[in-house]
Amino acid sequence: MGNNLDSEKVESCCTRESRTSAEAPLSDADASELEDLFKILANDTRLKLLHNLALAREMCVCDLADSLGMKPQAVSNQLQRLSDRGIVSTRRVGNNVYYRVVDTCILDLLHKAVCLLRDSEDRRDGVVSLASLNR
Amino acid sequence: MGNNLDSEKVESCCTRESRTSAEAPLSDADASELEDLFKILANDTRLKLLHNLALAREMCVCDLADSLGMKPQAVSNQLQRLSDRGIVSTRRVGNNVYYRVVDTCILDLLHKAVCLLRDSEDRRDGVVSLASLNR
DNA sequence: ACACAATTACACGGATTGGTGTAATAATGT
DNA sequence: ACATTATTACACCAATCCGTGTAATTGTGT
Repeated sequence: MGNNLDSEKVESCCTRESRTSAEAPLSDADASELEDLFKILANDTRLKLLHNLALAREMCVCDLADSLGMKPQAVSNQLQRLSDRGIVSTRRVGNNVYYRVVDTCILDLLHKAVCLLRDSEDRRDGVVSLASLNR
Repeated sequence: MGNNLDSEKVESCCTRESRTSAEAPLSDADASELEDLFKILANDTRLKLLHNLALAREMCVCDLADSLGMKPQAVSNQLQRLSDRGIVSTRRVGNNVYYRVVDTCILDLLHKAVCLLRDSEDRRDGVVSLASLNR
């Protein structure tokens, strides 16, 4: 298979979202899947790992551990969970195992979340937004 | 701006995101805040509550509890957590306390997440598993 | 004042989580 | 074969989470 690591296109997610799911029922199954999705992101270690992997293309466990100031076991634990969900994948080079993000849509969601945080920070700081004039 | 029948405008979030945060450092503080954000969404009860509140403008605790098939205490617990984060707000009418979503950006994020789930479902359905060839 | 309904406050118990420490596994070099 | 490094597997423990049950609080009606 063509393994060209040079095509870094991340904008292929939710392109046709439109308004379809605006009134989706959100069944129990969907709610459960959503819960799992958010759960995997609800940990600062995993968030940092994803972020580092998003910037550097590939990183091995020891480098990630060093970058986060954590022990390799702890990092490996979280990487394992990310791997189980299919978010990252591994490639072995000698003693080192290099991880990289394969589900780039996750990064898209993460990016959106960071954006929301900044928005709410702005709101707290008193930045006059258009919405505030609505009342 | 399109056709808004009920003046439901939710698209005021992350409008100017651009590429600024594409290489943001993601400090420990940011990671921690992100973790909290995802944590509040990492629960199916809260997800259902948010979804119901997104569809119906306002709902009281008992109706929400009835809708989810849960006891009012459990629902109230989760509503409280959503309220603490400023995601929902309350309005008292007699004995009833009506909740509604005020942080509509959260709904935006939720919508995005649903979208990603559908994408990955599509991917699973459409791609012949490589692992099956492994034996 | 009293009874009643809706909501909330609070402590409890079972379940999950995440880092740690130890040990096992895999790959390299001598 | 042996030592060394990198990664993983596993049991342990403290912390958190969430629904439950009980009790307290708030508002309504008589």
